[in-house]
Amino acid sequence: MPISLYNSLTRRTAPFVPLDHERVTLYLCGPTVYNYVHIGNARGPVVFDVLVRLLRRHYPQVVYARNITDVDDKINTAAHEQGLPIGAITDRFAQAYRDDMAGLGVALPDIEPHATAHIDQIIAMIQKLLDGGHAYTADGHVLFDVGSFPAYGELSGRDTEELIAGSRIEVAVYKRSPGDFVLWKPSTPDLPGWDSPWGRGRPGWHIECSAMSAAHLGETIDIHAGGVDLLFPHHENEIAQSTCAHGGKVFARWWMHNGMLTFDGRKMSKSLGNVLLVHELLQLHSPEALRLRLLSGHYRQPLDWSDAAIAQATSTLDGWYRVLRDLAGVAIPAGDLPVPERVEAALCDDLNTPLALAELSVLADAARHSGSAEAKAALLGGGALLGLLQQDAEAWFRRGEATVDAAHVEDLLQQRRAARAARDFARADAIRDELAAMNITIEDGAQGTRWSVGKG
RNA sequence: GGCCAGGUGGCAGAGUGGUCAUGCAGCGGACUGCAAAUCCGCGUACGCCGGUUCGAUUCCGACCCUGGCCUCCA
Repeated sequence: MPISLYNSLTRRTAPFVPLDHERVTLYLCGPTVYNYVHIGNARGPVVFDVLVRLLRRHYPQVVYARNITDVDDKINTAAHEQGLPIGAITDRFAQAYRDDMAGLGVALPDIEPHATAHIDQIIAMIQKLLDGGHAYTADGHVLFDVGSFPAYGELSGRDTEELIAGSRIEVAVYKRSPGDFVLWKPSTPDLPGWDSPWGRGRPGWHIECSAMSAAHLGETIDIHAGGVDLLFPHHENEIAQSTCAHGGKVFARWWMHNGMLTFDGRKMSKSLGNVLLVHELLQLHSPEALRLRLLSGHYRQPLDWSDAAIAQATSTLDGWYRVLRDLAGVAIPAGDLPVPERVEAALCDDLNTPLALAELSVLADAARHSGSAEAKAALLGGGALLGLLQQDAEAWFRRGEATVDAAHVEDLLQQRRAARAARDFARADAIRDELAAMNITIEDGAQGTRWSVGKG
């Protein structure tokens, strides 16, 4: 089944064909590690995690890189404010990021390059740009000369003239043109810096991704992904740098951009202050429900975040896990799970995760009705492609059990059983109310009474 | 102001030129001691105004509204 993907560069959806069928390359702009990430920051990693799962089914090797930006002025500020060494800040939040992503079921990328480990490559790339006449030095800085790259603006649909004419950027005096951006900037002794042909300094943000991408994935990569807010100027600048440094070679053949997460109707962003941190949400909600919510809209559309939406995702998972719990005793064939065609077809159509989730509901119905091993395997297989339904069903309903005294629950259930046998329903209902007060939900079924933590 | 997305039933959210999205919630019924779960059934959704068409939510145009980018940002 061919994969079709929307390409931001051409602004249309087209069949995805990698440069090398044996080795598909994908790069996602990762975090700048100076703070915890918010749930909006997690949308791209989750969405492209699904893309990687899909690609791995179609190609023998997928090389997926997601960088860590560990040199940046925001990091310097955070370190200064907290009185900590730079490395303490970056190590701490890089690890927090990995933990957060793991919590959301995001597989580790194949490569997690750190900017500070690629200073040599960055310097070499800047030197190439200088040699090629695409950059210039001014006032201790090295700047990219936007005028030297006629295709500048192609990705974001801006032309250079307009950019300059309508610019609201406060233009540094040393820039030849307002659109020029920093490749290298000088560092004072108190700031992190590396020796370079232009003196001790540090790289600009944009050049890091270009250098790391080339170092690990090659000069031309198949897919470059990120949030749509990075489209300009970050990705535009990456194209300019990489293309000019590599003799005009195409940098990324496909550009994919996820839409923004909104909260209270506005983009969730640190600068607006309306953020919900992933590591806090993971404490409050089922991680899987958070992931489901992030996948419940098409990745290119905006997605609104709310407690109601999380509750809805949780209810949906309750229903699916209920089916799996009822089929706990049904053994499925060993080996790889089958991937239902309709789920895969939805994802192959520009990663239509909402449609794939609708198919999952159909599969859940089918499994509930047939109770067959095949139907159960299909539900699990479809879930696996989306990174869902991979935990034990009983565990889903007993999540948070650590806060519950299971023995006490069983004891109460035993008492209720006796009361019901004696047709003392008032007593039985009183026990049920008592359990409900403990956040325990019970269900009387053919095979006895089940209990769950929460609303399950 | 420029560029780019989008406005679908109570909510979430796909999709399509002409009988179905799907889920969550709700309502009615069955079942159950009662619940829950499950099963059956229900709600005449496509921003507004024109146009094209036998027929438009779907195509075209205008308009209104919302969001994103243009500055750090996933």
